[in-house]
Amino acid sequence: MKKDFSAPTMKDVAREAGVALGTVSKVVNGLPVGDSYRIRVEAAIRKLNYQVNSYAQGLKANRTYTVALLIPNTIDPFYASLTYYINVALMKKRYRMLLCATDYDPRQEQEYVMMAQQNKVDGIIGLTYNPHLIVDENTPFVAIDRSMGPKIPCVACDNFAGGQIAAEKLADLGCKHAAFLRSGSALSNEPNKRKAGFEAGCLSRGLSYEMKILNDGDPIEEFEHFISEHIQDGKLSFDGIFCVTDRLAYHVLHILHRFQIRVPEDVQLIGFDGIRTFGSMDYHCSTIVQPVPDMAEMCVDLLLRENTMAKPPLVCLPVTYAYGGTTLEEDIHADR
Amino acid sequence: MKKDFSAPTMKDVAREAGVALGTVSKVVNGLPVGDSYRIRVEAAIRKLNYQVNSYAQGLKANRTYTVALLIPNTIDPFYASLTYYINVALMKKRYRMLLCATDYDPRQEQEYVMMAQQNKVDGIIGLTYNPHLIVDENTPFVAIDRSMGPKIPCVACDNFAGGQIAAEKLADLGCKHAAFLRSGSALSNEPNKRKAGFEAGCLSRGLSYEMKILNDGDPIEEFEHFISEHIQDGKLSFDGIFCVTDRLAYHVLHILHRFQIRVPEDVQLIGFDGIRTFGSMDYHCSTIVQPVPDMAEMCVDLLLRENTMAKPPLVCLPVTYAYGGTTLEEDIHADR
DNA sequence: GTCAAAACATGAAACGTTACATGAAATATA
DNA sequence: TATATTTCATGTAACGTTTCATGTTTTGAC
Repeated sequence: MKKDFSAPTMKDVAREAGVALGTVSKVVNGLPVGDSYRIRVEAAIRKLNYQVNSYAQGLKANRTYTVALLIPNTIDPFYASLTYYINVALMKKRYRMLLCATDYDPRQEQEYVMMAQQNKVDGIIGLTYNPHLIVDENTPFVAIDRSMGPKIPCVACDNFAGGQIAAEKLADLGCKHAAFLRSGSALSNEPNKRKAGFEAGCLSRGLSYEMKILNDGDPIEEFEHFISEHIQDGKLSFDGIFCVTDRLAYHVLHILHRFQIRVPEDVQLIGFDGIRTFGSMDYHCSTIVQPVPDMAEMCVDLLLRENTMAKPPLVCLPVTYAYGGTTLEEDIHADR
Repeated sequence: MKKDFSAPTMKDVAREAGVALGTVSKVVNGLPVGDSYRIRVEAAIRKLNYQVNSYAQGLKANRTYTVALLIPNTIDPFYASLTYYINVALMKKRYRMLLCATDYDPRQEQEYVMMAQQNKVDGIIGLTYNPHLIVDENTPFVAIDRSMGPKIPCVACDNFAGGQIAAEKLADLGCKHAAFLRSGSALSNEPNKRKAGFEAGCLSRGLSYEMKILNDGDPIEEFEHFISEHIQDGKLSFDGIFCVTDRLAYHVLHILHRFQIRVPEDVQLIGFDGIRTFGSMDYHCSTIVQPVPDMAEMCVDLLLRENTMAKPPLVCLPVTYAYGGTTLEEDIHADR
């Protein structure tokens, strides 16, 4: 894949149109130029099929109009959705997006940050898991779901409120004793607030609960064990579950089915994130929905904001509860 | 987001080290330089925290080591997976990836191709839907799932074989009369081969079938209508379904449940793509699995291949059948 | 008809790199 | 020791833009 042909340059256009280099530059950039000149230059551009060379532009302007997105992968539906909406938000502002799938690898994360400093991108939006990530002072950076110090703005949903809403919802729907399930690998600190919120919600509604950490290695086995510990005569000792992610809820739901435990009749389940696998479809489970499009928009806004002083350290966006079939509720979707 | 500080340049390094500009360049690029010089230059680089400016490099070399991926979005799991694996394959070759979500918009698709010609990328990998897409002769392009003429290589899975396998599987599992469901918006031509393969498979196994096109606007309603037309005394007139995508199968499965039709007892269902929503989980349905990692690798290989002559017009990669609970089969997953 | 002022095209310099021709120093040959 | 040869740092010329000081032309005023 070698580019051995040489594209026409401004010089070629200038020669073709019989004008000076600077005049062509002005026409290309929409600056005022005499009409007779403009017409000739435009004709020459069309004739030669001229396109500006953006390296040269970048070299002069020290700007690429390119932003890097650091994200573990695009397969997880939550990351996939974020990626898409950030891409759209950047396009709207005429920025390009470099996708950097880090695979949760701190080494790769750091490598991409270095890349940004090599002027390959103007800024970075990052959902990273490297607690020691070093970000240069003059490289604009916006973090998602993870505070990285006072200098770096962080965009997150209101994780605390989400947990609280989940607890209150479960209580309001008749639950007496709930289980809070989370996975072990919560390296990011923001989602821990979900737990705090859930606890606060339980407290305010008088809902008792217990917490269980499911190891990422084999959450299935761990959850099976958890169930067998809490089952007696075919009845579970808890009647509500809050899973810290929809992903986990998805696992849990399968296992509950395997145990012939009915959802939501025997136990109600609420997840977190608001994943809908095939676009406009229903939610996998009742869930706390993160406002992904808003978060994306906010990340881009903050990153491109010129005034460094106007960058708040943490932007918290509101979450909503959505019914997804795993809670008792007026089944508003069934009659569609 | 302005970059107002000025990073150190090779000139600065040269001055600091007391050597010539060219010497610094050589050190940076790992070319042979006398040891005493190398040491001094390396020290200066560290001291000034020098990073090469890649615009300048790009301007000289006319290469960005960046590839654009044109894809409708990253939310659809199939696209999401393709995006991820292409990203990984490009990284392995030390290329960067510009993500361009086109939203099925031919105008945007064309715009991105233009961008590539502006030297912003070295080549394009595209899963596009614009039948009139104009691609410049000297812009390397690899198409996915869509033949775009003899000059442009296309990477696809063996759609024909996939359809055939699906038909044969249904027949082998006892189906007598099948339904072939596809969505209306199959603008790409490659997936049409799935139908041809299915027909061939039906023929060879003596399986009768009928075809139904479900409009993308409201596939649910259309399928409901289809079912009511084919149901008598609570019994369907067909006992096997082949859906042209897992996405469609996902819809269909929900509707079948709503109609209280048991899967796979009453009707068996096979999809296409091999989607697994949460990473390593089970398939949504029994399905024909596209070898996405291989396809990604192949796209990158073809794109970066220097020898234009060695680019075949169509690379067809093998598919496999995977059990996903919607067909009658030794239930190998249940005892896990 | 002359002069001042405004309007606007011009072309050189600079951005940071790489490549190449140059020349100086070190080594080998006679 | 003098010359031929190699080695290798040097510095300049591109790469294709943008910007800005310069110079030319046109317009308007007296």
